[in-house]
Amino acid sequence: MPFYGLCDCNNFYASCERVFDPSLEGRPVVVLSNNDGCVIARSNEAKSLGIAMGQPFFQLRETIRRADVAVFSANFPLYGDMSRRVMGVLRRLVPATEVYSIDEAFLDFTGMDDADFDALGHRIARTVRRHTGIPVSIGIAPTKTLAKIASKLCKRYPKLDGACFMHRPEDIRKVLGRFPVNDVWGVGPRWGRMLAEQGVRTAWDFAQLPREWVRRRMGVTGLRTWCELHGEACIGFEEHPADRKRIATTRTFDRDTEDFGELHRRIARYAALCAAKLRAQGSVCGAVSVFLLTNRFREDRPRHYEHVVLPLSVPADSTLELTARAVEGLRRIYRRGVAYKRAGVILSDILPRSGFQGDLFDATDRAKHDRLMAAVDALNAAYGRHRVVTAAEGCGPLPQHRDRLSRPFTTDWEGLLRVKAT
DNA sequence: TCTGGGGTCCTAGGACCC
DNA sequence: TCTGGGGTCCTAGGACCC
Repeated sequence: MPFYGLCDCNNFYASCERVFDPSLEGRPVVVLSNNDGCVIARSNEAKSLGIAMGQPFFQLRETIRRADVAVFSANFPLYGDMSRRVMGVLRRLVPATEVYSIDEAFLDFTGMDDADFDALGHRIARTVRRHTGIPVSIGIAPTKTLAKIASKLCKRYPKLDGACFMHRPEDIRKVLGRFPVNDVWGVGPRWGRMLAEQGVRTAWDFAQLPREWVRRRMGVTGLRTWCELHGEACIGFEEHPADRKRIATTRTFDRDTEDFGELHRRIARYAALCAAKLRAQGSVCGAVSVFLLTNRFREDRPRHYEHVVLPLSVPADSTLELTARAVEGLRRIYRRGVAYKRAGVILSDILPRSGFQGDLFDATDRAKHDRLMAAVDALNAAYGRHRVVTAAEGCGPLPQHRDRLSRPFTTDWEGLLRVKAT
């Protein structure tokens, strides 16, 4: 029988911070979102304190003082780099991997069909930990959905020691009977509530529902999950995930602003970030959208959502072209006297760069843009993000609260740890 | 005072065409 | 007293993921 593996990094962002400061071991750690707004990662100790995912930081000040919680502003370049290291180790240990998110990868064992999967899982977990410092949970099972459950068991039961091979039908049945249906991959809050109303509490209860009922109430997606729980693999392994169909850069600001100049710099910066992501996957886009939003938590003022989609006559990937369109969009939707709290740029109608039909008449311009962008991308890769920017972005960083940022330990020479021998 | 960001797929309904 | 029907494309909204 073929098996799927899942490697999930435990409390990933919090664990990344811990790698570079071992004094955090045993201490509650939380990582905050952009502008230090809310909690996006928690160590086990922080979870035990009742700190919730997404909880606003300002509600936690008392807990943080009382329990001596270590708090960090999100350091995404660091987490991205640590992720690449983890994925690199995995790639050396199994025939193929599918990077599913920054902290998860599915593992394909084709060709290792007679392996001792229990021992293999433990070896992978130990090796990743030793080579990167990141603790992981490995689940191995007949389907992806079951592998997810197996990996969650590792977190629940430390005795499993980081790996769980779940394959005997009687074991699977026992596990599902104690596994809350809301924690199953593919069952979100809505369906969780709907199922609870039907008296469905565990994954096993769900698997016992009639197939047709699931198909009718939860569509093909819900049915897929149901089949996967029955051990029928419906979600295949994809070693090379498809290109993104939408690329977005959106931010909530540190405060409300009416200042057109600031919005202009922000939109230009977001457009440049989107364009760089677009080129990184080797695509061009056919449309640029821009939106502005007011603070959704303010009851005392009318809400505004301004947005516009601007098609491009010829698909493009140049920061200069996309920025010009995004700024044009901003001019169209901006309303004087409205204080905005959030804005974003979204690229859509994405095509492979190699496949699209260019415009014969501006081939020269295009070649020039291509050379310029290649140079800009190379410089920013070598010397750090935003070293070369468009004039529209302005100089210096955009306003942002990040009071508790750790150092760029692995992505900048200045950030390297200094070790003193005594 | 303070409340994240970036994605995917599915489905229903309307527009449009023959 | 009658108001076709089926296919396709697009969009908005709803569900999910990390």
